[in-house]
Amino acid sequence: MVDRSQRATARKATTLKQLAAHVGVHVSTVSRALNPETRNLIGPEVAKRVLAAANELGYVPNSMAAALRTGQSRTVGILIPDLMNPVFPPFIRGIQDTLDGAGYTAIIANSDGDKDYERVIVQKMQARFVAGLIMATALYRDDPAVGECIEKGIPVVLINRGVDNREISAVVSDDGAGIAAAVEHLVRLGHRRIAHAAGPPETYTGMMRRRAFLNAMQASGLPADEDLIVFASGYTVPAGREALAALLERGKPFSALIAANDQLALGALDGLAEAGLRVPRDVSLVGFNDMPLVDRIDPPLTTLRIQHYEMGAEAARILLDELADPQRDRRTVMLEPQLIVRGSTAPAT
Amino acid sequence: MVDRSQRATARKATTLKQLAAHVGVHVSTVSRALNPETRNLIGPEVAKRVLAAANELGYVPNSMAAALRTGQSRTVGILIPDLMNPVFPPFIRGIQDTLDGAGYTAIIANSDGDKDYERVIVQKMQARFVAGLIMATALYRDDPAVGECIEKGIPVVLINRGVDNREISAVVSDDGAGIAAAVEHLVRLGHRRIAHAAGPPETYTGMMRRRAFLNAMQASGLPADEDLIVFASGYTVPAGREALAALLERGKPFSALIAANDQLALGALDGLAEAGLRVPRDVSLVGFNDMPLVDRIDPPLTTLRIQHYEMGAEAARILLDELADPQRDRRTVMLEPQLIVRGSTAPAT
DNA sequence: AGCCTTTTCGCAATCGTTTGCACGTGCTAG
DNA sequence: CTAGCACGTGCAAACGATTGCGAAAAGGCT
Repeated sequence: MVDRSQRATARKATTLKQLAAHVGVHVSTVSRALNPETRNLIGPEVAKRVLAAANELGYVPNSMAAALRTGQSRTVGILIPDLMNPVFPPFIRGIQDTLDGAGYTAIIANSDGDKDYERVIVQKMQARFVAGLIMATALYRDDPAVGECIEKGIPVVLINRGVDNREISAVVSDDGAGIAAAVEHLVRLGHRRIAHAAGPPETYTGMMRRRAFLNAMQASGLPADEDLIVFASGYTVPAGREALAALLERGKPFSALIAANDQLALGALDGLAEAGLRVPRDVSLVGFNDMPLVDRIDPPLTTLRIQHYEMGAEAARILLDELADPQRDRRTVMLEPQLIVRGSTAPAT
Repeated sequence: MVDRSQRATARKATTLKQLAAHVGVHVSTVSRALNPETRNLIGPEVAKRVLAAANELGYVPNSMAAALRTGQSRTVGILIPDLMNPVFPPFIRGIQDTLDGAGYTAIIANSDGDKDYERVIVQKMQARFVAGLIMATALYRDDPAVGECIEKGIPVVLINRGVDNREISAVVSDDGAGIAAAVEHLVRLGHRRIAHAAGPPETYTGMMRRRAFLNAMQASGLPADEDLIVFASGYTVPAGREALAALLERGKPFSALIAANDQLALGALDGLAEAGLRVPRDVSLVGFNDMPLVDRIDPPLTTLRIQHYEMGAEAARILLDELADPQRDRRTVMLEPQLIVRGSTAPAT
């Protein structure tokens, strides 16, 4: 038999008042003694007694009360499309670890790509007093959620996506350099007819990488044929398969394909197999993101590795900076992706 | 030039008081009108006016204040070892989606397997007024964090791990049935000398699956040779490689290996390759978890799929139930894993 | 010794909500 | 016709921490 009465009464949680009574001073004194910023206002001997008592009684401050009083919850919100997409956990760890060091806590919300729901989330976040927001949602322009934040004056840092105006900080990876490296790699292998499976046109990465592809092709003196670019309907494996089918449908020959994303690359891989084309013998394939385990699939995927964790950490640092000084200039930092050459790319035949 | 003064002043956030002034009634009336539970105490016409005004002014309640007053934050904490381990995101999504429906929010913390830090996390959670905790950390017994929770009367639900006593609810997958299915599958393929790469002995899953392995072998009338069981030092790929090396060191022949985890299986795959053994020709291999992309590696991994998302959802449901009625009996629910047969298992030669 | 500065601490208001209680209507029933 | 009841609303006290202000004590200076 479990002792339920005890279980029910166990809820204690020492408060400032109790601590004050225990030490024999006023609550305000205890409060100041506990806060390193204000501790110098208190006599060293009293401060020591307070600290000791706090430690003894296992005092943990009630952050709700503090947040209510100060209007600062030491909480930031993270908004992503879907936690189960393996791209996001490293972002989040980077953010969390950095935030932790500054005494902040993150709350994470998934939007599943639903624009309207994103706004709802922002409101919920606001109700929870978030000091700021880090958004890794994919939309490019016309994003109501960021509009809501700007309007309400909530600091926002974008991650893995930019935005039109310069009112918002962002940390992105250098898609231009990444795609250029991929194109260069393929060109060096002798490929000339290179296709691109682009991400959805309404996404930031979709547009950026497509533009980067066109630029890189041009820089290499290759024809940047629009017919060799297909837009995927989403960043998923099935979308990649469909995109490849559409590409084949056009009848334009190509010996290499750069996908805007590893998932698209995997879908393309399936589509190529269905069409009787082997990778890399018939078509070389390069992805983007270096997801876990793509180094162990058959064939191992050549791809662009993004510094996911570091991007998250940087985004958090920027947000903390802007929280400390709201006047600070907004900035966009770019991190270099790295081309990881594996078995899915080979010399053109 | 950005208008910084506006940015600074934009922080408005309508409060109950402002709403009350706008409608011309007392704050308490507004509060009651807004709460569906108490709305019937208010005249229907007034209630309608309040609702309209709330909508118009975009009122969102300050959850900090509400939490402070009621002592209920509608927040639950999730404690996991590491978000970047692909096992956990589905758990978390399951939890979040279920919690969302009940108006709860989750805050996630990573312990990185550090026992002491886990306690710190529990304290931080407590300071944030969490109504309960869901813990997916791996430890079996002697876990200080759950002790802390029981002591403080914080409701806890364990996920993917059990605990000695019956004071805590848990949702786990049926390791016994899962391992039995794997053994049966291998036996049917003609294997008789089956080895097991067990998880660390201090983990719940490590112990359970090892015991399940012994039981299943016995049930199949096969020798359950302790020499064919190696403990890995962690649930990682390198640990799997080392475990396999240790197993080979013993010199006992085996034609099949069941790993306690997909990561261990991948490490074992590496180790086997190094030793010049091919999978599945020389050794059949089965993993546990069905991580993303293990269906696309070479060879595709036969593994046990556990219902990650559903387990998370169930854990959240249980916690919500216990929050609603603390007297409710604790329970342990078991979900069936499913054997997914792929290319890494083949008939014994 | 008297005055002024500094240090150390207490007082009390405040953040925005919730909720037990009391007060005032209008109504029904006896 | 009035006692009594239900209903709708206002009043005010919490919840626990922070902080400007003022007061007392301590110390330094001429």
